[in-house]
Amino acid sequence: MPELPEIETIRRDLEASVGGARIIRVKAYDPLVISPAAARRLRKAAVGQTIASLERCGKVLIINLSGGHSVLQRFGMTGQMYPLPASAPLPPHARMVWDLGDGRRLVYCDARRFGETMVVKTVDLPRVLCEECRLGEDALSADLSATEFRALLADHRTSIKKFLLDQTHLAGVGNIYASEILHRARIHPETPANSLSHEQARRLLRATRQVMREAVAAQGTTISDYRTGENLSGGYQKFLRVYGREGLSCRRRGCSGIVVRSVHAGRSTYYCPLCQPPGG
DNA sequence: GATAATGTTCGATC
DNA sequence: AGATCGAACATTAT
Repeated sequence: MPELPEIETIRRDLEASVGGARIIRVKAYDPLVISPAAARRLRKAAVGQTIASLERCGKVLIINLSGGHSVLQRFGMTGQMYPLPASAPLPPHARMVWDLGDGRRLVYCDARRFGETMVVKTVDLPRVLCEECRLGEDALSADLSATEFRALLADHRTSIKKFLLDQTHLAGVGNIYASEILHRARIHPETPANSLSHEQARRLLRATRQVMREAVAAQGTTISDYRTGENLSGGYQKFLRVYGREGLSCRRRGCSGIVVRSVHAGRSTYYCPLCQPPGG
């Protein structure tokens, strides 16, 4: 569920709510999400320390602890993370709980368990993100010119939709926003990445930044599972132009197209055949 | 019961 | 050798 705007929303919420809090106990309930070895390392690294700062790279949340370690949290499809009063019952699918020193606890919930918790030394972060997580530049903060972006595209003959989903090129775009970005840029999802013109690359880069920024401002998209760091629904689902809108009319002003859904690599893609003609 | 779901990885195949 | 594709992972909701 969570893509860059969702993780950024969680990051901001948690920074405000649990930034500076002390961790007094760590419980790990699921070896799929956090391996026994990682759980041991987490206890050693976290208990007695405080939450010093929160960062994000692509869809990975980075929790920096006092004492020199960082926790990397991937959210998979159904991950959620938010604080609760220690007196509240644990929500369903709680996979990890950090008891804080102030009568609250930070919980990570994940129904499908595609998420993963990793613990690394903070000094190793750049290497881990680049080499182990294989993340490209962050889609929101990447300092990238249209020319540089086109050079990136030129190396790949795969479709532009799959290129956008590949986190090694640009990190943070997932299946919802890939459709939204391509619609905004008026590019057909099957267009080979290396066939995009300079003008198309410019529109695509611009659309990527615009959609990421607007979705963060709306606190992400809640279709089913995603919750903010305050356990609330996001708001961007109200502004989606194509995703989930098969058979409905295109939301571009003056366009009379009907949104189409197609499936590639097992993922749904939504687009408007009028605004996004093949080869267009 | 069948299908699809916001993600990543791994093996097979080009 | 490197790129690319589809299946698999686990669970819930429609």
